[in-house]
Amino acid sequence: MAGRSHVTLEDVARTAQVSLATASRALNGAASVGQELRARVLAAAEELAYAPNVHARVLAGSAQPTVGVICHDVSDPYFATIARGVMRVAGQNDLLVMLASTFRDPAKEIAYVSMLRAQRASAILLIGSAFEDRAWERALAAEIEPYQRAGGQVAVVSRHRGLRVDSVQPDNRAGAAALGRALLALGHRRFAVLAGPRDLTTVVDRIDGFRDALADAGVALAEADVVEAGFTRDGGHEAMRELLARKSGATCVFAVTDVMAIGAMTAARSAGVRVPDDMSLAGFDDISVVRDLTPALTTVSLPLEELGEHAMNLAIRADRGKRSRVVRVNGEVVLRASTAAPRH
Amino acid sequence: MAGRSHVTLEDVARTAQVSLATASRALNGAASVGQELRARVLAAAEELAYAPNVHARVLAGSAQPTVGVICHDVSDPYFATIARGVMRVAGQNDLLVMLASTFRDPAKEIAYVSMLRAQRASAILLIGSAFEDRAWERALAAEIEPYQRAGGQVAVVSRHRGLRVDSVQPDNRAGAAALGRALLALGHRRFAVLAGPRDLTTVVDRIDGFRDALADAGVALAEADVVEAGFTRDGGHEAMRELLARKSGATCVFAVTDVMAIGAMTAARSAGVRVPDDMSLAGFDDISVVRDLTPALTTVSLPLEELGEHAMNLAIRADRGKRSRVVRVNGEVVLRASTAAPRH
DNA sequence: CTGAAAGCGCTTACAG
DNA sequence: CTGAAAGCGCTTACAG
Repeated sequence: MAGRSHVTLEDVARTAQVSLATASRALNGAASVGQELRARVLAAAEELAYAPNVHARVLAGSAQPTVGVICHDVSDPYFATIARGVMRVAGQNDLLVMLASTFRDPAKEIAYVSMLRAQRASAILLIGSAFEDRAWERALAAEIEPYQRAGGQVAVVSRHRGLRVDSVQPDNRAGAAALGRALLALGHRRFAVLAGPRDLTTVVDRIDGFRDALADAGVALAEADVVEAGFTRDGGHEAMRELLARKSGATCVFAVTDVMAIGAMTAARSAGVRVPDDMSLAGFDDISVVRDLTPALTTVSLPLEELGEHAMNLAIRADRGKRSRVVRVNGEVVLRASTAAPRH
Repeated sequence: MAGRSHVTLEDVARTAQVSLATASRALNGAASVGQELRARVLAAAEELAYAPNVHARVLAGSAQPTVGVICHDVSDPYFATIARGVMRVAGQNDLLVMLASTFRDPAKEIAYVSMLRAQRASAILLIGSAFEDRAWERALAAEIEPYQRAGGQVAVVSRHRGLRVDSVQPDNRAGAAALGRALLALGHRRFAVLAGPRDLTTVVDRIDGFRDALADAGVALAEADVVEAGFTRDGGHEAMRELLARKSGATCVFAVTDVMAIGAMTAARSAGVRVPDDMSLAGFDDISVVRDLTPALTTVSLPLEELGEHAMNLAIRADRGKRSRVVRVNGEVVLRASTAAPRH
């Protein structure tokens, strides 16, 4: 911070007429300081509006009360909700959270980890799907491993191959498969998928789980029925337009995230396609706003805030054991008005 | 951070066979270091996976590259979108953002400012409406003022009375008034307002602006037609249920935020009240998802990301002048399908 | 261009 | 219970 000087512990000590050591102890609540002196120190600190310098504190050996959280985009409801869970637990433990958005730039993710290492953050949380890219994985590991070696805690939400870290893993495959079975049970036989980029593990897992469930029922999902677009609301909108242009004949569409499904639903409406009358639509995640859509969205419900809480708890309750811990979280299919039996 | 020791500059210097000073200069890109030595230092740092200790750096006089952002709740789309703007500008300037959620606890807001002071954050951004509470205002000022005196930058989004800080001010009053006029022009004469807690300045300003516009047209807004509830989606839901139970006779409802309007719309639907056929509904903010509602929501559009960008820019481009700067941002009424002329 | 040394603001053995 | 002093890991005048 540029600018004029701060009030220091020395100022407080001088004002209270005690030594630096005593001032430090009084402020940190050491039991060994006498009533009289403690009162003087507290009064002086108050009077001078003293704010201890965390940098000096950490450098002198105190624990650093900050944790870093890296996600793709804070404004995405999926991340925002997970972040909410993270911050609640952090707040309960008097931890300050540094939140970074990578905007899906792999290089930025690495740069942030590096900055958090430099900060000596006590823990780093990586929220969101990894990139399927060997070089990137190695570069990330090159930051993470020295950090862990120096005692840093790392936890991730969603899979991160090639990293020995504690993780919270939503079972994307099983959730998507369960959704597939539920949609089959409704009577659908012609499906399409609106997907995000295939270099995200989450995308791949959800497509695979869905495809497998269909295959088990003897229903094929052709490559032509998978439309790839951005992992955003606008991506979903675009993908749905593309799908409709292809005249795929699908009676039921699975968007791999709710956020994409929201865009898809609006695109369908704009094109005069009624959901679910003309076409059923389902998403994944159960972000809170999907209850308020018309029709309300069928989806696979993930306990998003809990995901964040679990991750933060893994990081806080460090386990010095050898193996990395995994918290598996299951999704639950929630059928709402956006899906119905196909018309004949 | 607990645990084993970190690689330090001294390790790098020893490995590169240079002095501490030279290692430091080489790593910080000082032009004065010779090619040969610079290369050795860089190689050593790379080999040892050296991450400089920010705390030591800041203590020794470097600028601290972190800014603190305090908002009510990251998972609220209004804040999340503003935060997105903040983080974009921060990212462009190689600043790390520490984001805190107060969950609307005034005491927590003060505690966070205090922690950010201790961190020597180069700037603090306060996003969101202030609390109308004298004691709280004083306590906040008691943290903010010493921070500024020591050179810290502060910027706020939305009004913060009693603080001499740079600010970005959405014109809530004028926006609500413009909305009121637009709804009057549609032919409505009986209005109701779904409001958040009155101790938030944003709530008061929006109600007042709306009420004034109606008054100018000779239309009264009775206190009984203002329903107060939580400043959330569920608050909006509850407020609408309450309003319908009161059988107010309003043909048009203004929810003071889009988030509340979303809950209100679902409540109306559940009660069999059709929007806009039976009742028009409007919000405020223009968070992105309101385009995807059915019907799409009429609202006052605020350039949310820009709000965040402006705030961050104010904080970065410090102006050592006497007066605090104000960036005023106007809202624009956007009429969508959720409002229509009243039926007779 | 390079290095030895002081200093940033704390905490914490070590004495007393 | 209290204090003098070392040390945390850097940066930056100050010499050379």
